[in-house]
Amino acid sequence: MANETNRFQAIISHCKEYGFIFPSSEIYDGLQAVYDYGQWGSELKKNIKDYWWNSMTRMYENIVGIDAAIFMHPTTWKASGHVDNFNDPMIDNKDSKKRYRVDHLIEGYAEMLNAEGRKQEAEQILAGMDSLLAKDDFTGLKKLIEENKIKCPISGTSNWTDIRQFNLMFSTEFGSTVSADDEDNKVYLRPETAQGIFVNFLNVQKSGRMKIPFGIAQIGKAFRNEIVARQFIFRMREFEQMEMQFFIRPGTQKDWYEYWKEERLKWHLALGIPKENYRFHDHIKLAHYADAACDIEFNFPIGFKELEGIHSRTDFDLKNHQEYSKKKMQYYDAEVDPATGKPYGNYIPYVIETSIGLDRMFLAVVSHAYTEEDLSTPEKKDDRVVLKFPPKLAPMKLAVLPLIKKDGLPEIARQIMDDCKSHFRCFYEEKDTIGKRYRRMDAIGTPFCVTVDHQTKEDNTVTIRYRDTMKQDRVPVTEIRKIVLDSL
RNA sequence: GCGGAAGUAGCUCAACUGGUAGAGCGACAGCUUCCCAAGCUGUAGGCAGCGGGUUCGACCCCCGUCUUCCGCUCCA
Repeated sequence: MANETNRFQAIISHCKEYGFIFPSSEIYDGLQAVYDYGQWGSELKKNIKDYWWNSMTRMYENIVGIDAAIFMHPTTWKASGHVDNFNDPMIDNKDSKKRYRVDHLIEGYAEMLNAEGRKQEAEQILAGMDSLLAKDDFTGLKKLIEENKIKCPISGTSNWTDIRQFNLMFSTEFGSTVSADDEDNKVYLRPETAQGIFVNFLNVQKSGRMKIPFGIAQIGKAFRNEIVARQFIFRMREFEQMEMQFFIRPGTQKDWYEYWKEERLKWHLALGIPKENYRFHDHIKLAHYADAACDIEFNFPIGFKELEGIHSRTDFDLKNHQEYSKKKMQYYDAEVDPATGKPYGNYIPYVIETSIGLDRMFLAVVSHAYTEEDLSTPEKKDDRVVLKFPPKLAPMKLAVLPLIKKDGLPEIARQIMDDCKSHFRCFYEEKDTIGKRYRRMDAIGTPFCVTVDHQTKEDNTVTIRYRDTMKQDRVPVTEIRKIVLDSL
């Protein structure tokens, strides 16, 4: 475990040192759990996005993408359950240092009263709690706790802190409002991208003439005010999700759930990362919207952790949006049901969601790629750090290096650059010894380096050096572009 | 949120346990180099996380604050 921790630290350092990830606003000491992607990090991230987007919207003919706004009508979050379900007031006992959800604490006390046969008192307290909770009256709630002398089960004291609320959602004011307290002007930064898909369900279905089953994909930022946000980019307050909501006929959710579990695992394995780094984890305790849920966990340096979630969300979201918006979120299914001989007719579709954290995927790719190699020989100590990215994800595809910077070698290298740079990301470098340049390319994960030498002037060939094996081949200049493109 | 530790050049670390900071690597410029970091020369980078206090004087003492790491808690 100590080694794994060191490895994680090394990866974090490497990410910063080589321009992948910087702490946000670092010159002002950073901002907790917020990070910026640097010059190579943003390339890698974009490549991951493209890989996901293309496989979703191209490989599946019945999936289309959208790009919904981060701001959404406040009612969205009432309908989705986020306002009520992620608003738990908390209280700490100063002696035991234990934290409780206020409702749990009071309910526990009421249960105790019930057990003692003091039913009426219990009911009275619970009723009081409910009305205070509804009003967000924290002082009132604390008073309730104090008046009933509710004690901490651990310390046995009533030495409580003030009640605090940890709202999952960030809010801000909308329009030219003066008062931040004005509920009418309050909008949230979305805590998940899914709702942007649900509220557009009808728009996409109708304008795209989509027939069930079909999916809507989206990549976008989401925001959560995590209480504890640590572990580098694994848990950030601002993060990016790649989500696909798949709309299906009610009753078929089990089959589609299994289908998407498999499809999503295949997607991961197609990157060439070995299977043993992935595992499924089924949820026992389900979220308020799901009837089945699992995670694809990845073996991060901090252990197996959630990378992607696959949830059977039932018709929870669409049904609620129908109720709150008074718009029919229904689909007319003209297909004939063999059981009845009649069309399936109108229904609110069920939904299977696949939701992967882009930043977590980034971390998975980097932590798997990160390799420290000992290259020592009896004569000389040597080692290198290399990022063994799948070529299609590598931020830089090709480095073009004149062996020395004279005798016309740079000019030839420049021609190779011109031939390739419009096809994929290339890097030109003539400074320092060739070995140093190779190692610098290893550090950012460039899969190919070609070196122009004097022989190039005679037979128009270069050496191509492969990142993972460090082996070299002699290839014609005219082949370079094809070799790189074939690997992508 | 609680407890513990840390915060010196881009990175890794030093400097009589108070008298205003050095090295290696890296970077940059040039030279040299015909294939895997550490050849030569030169240059640029730090008011020591930030703020305050004690002191004639603090990087080194005290307080606060921020950030990071470890553990716990919480959340899913």
